[in-house]
Amino acid sequence: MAQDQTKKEALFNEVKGSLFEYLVAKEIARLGNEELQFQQTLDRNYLNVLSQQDRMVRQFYPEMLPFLNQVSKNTVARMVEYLGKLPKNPKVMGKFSNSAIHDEIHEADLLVNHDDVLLPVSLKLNKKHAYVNTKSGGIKSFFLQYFPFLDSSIQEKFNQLVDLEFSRMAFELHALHDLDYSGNFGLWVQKGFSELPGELDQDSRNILKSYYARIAQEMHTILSNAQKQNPEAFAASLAPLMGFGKSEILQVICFHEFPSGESPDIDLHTYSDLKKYLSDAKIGEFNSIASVELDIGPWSLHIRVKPMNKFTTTAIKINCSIKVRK
DNA sequence: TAGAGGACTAACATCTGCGT
DNA sequence: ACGCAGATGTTAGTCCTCTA
Repeated sequence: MAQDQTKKEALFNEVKGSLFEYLVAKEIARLGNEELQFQQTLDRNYLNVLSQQDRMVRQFYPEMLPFLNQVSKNTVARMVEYLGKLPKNPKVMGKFSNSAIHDEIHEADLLVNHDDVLLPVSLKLNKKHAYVNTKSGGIKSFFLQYFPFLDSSIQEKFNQLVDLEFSRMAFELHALHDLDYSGNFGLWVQKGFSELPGELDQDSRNILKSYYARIAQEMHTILSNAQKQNPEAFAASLAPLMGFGKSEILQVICFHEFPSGESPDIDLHTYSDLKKYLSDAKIGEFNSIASVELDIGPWSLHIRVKPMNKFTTTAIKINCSIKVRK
């Protein structure tokens, strides 16, 4: 029973975002009497994926469909209210859509015509009260990618630290369980220990967490120095971390409470809402956890060190998520 | 095919306001 | 004052995709 629920949730997570995007686009088209054109913009492969997802949901989680339909309608209504009129010619930017446009506006899920200009829309369907995930980048290229004004040696040294701390963590874990550390987790796995962070015993977990924290600490130092040395460039670098890789993006977040019947809260943000706060972003004090928090006006940005999945490789990522205080 | 990168959110702790 | 429930905040998790 409990397992059943877990599976359902996994399914929910997997398909809801994708179906949501499609349904929002379709609703815009429907209201504008351009459903036929809309259907023609859809890629064949994309349609296949969609219909598979749709079938899966109907079979295993039928109560999800009315929910998705409802929040899609709510979201479109809110967008129309915000924009002052119905946007035209919606296009979903699913994985299989036209890649030429795709490159230009990779962050957007939806492209619409508004006042005769193309408006990229980033759509999120998010649980109420939860942080909104914006970016999730690999640790070995994080500074290069998002803080390009920094010297590349900063990334290099950081990567060395990551590798070093990984070895230390691995060594400590093996020592704790009286295992010889041969340089990899082969023996660990052989002895039946888990490679998933969530399945570790308390002591092992603490070793793992302090490893993340040590990396987060270095990240904190790098970010603080970056802000001190080049405040303007630092401020400019924050926007992409918060989902505004392009300034034209309209960010639409639908906060839901599924499966409770509560109506969703829909937030809309633009780069210009954010811009005025960027220059006085405050980096929170390091707290010996795996994340660093930044206050940017009413926004809170969490930059967090986390494993990809298994912790037994050096593959770590940096996850960014935001929340707006109201 | 393994590792690097990416997109999602849940679970638990801690506060807070209310009825007694 | 006190204990509870719901709200809010903090920390932690999984699965997917692309590519060398």
